[in-house]
Amino acid sequence: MKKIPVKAVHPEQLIQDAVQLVRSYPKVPLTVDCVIFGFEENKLKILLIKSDLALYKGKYSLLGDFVRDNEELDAAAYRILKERTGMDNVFLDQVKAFGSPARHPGGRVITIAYCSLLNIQHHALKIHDNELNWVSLASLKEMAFDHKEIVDVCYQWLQKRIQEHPLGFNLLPEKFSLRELQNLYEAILGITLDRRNFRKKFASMDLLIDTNEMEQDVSHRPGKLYKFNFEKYEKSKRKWVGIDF
Amino acid sequence: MKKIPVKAVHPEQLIQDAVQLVRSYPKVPLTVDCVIFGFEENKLKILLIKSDLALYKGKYSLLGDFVRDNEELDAAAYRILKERTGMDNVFLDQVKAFGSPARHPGGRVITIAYCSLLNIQHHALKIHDNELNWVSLASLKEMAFDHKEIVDVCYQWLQKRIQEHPLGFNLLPEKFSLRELQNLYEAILGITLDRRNFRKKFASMDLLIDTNEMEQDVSHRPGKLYKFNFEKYEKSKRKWVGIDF
DNA sequence: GCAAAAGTGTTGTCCTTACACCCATGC
DNA sequence: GCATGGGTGTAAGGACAACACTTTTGC
Repeated sequence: MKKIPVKAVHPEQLIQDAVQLVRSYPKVPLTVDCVIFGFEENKLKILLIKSDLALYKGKYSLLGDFVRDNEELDAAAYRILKERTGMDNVFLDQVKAFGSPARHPGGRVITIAYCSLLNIQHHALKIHDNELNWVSLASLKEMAFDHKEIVDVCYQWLQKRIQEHPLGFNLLPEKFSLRELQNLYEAILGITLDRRNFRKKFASMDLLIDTNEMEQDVSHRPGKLYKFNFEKYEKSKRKWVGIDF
Repeated sequence: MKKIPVKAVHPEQLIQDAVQLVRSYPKVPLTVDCVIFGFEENKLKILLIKSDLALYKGKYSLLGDFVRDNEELDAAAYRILKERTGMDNVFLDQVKAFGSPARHPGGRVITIAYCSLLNIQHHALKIHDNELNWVSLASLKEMAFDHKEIVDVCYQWLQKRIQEHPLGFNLLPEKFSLRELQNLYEAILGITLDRRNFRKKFASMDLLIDTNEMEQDVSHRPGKLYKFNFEKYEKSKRKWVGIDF
């Protein structure tokens, strides 16, 4: 390794006052927006409100809020989930930051998009301010701000992630049939899957617990109900699996 | 679908003045930090400077800067790359936002981490302020701020991405031997690969162009030199490839 | 008994892995 | 001629994809 003459950092050039340095930076408003996925009627849905900005009257908007002073980003996202759905202990993951200068009509606002997956049945919505409701992803066209773009990015993120990790179980009831599970995968990936191969796949993973219960109130032969074995699934990262460009 | 009584958004409640709304949000300083990967001497390296904060004297720091007013996040990252390396048209991807309240000693600063891959040979570093230099990832222990955590996240991101997309070519010279390519993958993934299978794999992908040139100045049988066929690689997203938990 | 979905195995193909020998060049 | 890495093929095993019939339940 050849030595290159460098301009070193001399002690007298060091910045002593970090607070003053940070004070000199431009500041921007920072928000968190949650893309909350649910699954109902064999459709992937998102929890949305109607925008309360006159400019976006009638348009759907993500659940978001500004990040408070001294609040972790993740904590802000969990707070929004808790405030809106009453749930904690839900799946949550940061997806991407959006910061186009013109993405908000009120001036520049940076937002960090979070994805959350939750089971619609597990709780009735307690609050219905701003027409909070589950909206089918397929029917979702226009949205306020750049929220449609954020939803698209999160949906692609979900499609990818669900093939690598068993996220889907967060969207289902504790006990579910294999048909429900397959419907979920088909809805998220937008494809149809072979039933036998699908069942074989999950059987071979050995991550489903047979509850010895059956579906109730179905107008056909009832299927077995399973639980996901969260304990057994202690993440095993994949190694060299080839390059699937 | 059952109808639920909702608190609707009434026209008189709509917010007319978006600017005023945004003005009421708390504001935070926003920076971009670039994790710039390079490959040299069969080692994965990162382009770093020495921190100029007295608190972190002698410690390595990522290349970062605050995001300017009306500057896109991506643009800020490209600007930093350009200022520090003189290069544009390099690979760049947003990885994650870091926003712990205490991550910066001067007060809360949000940073968006970007990953960049570039070929060390393609340019000599023009500027050596703050001892700008390539540092081997393996030897990197302590860093200023939470930059080690950021590096770790970006490295994991790289390991994953390089198995799904042909990113590695950004780290190599335009013309390279298969051995160099394999060394790169082995260095990034931290594993050894079977030479025959590795070559078969890339041969079957049919994305390498034989330049009909050979290595020069090697003390053994010279290998063929290839170029990556960027044109042919118009991304083909993978479909249902099973669930590899 | 009919509709609707549950449940179940086999086969062919492809991909991945493991593995060993000769070749070209510099010294 | 020796050291170093270049270059090549094959066989076995595992994963995936395609495919049809019988069973159970509600009505």
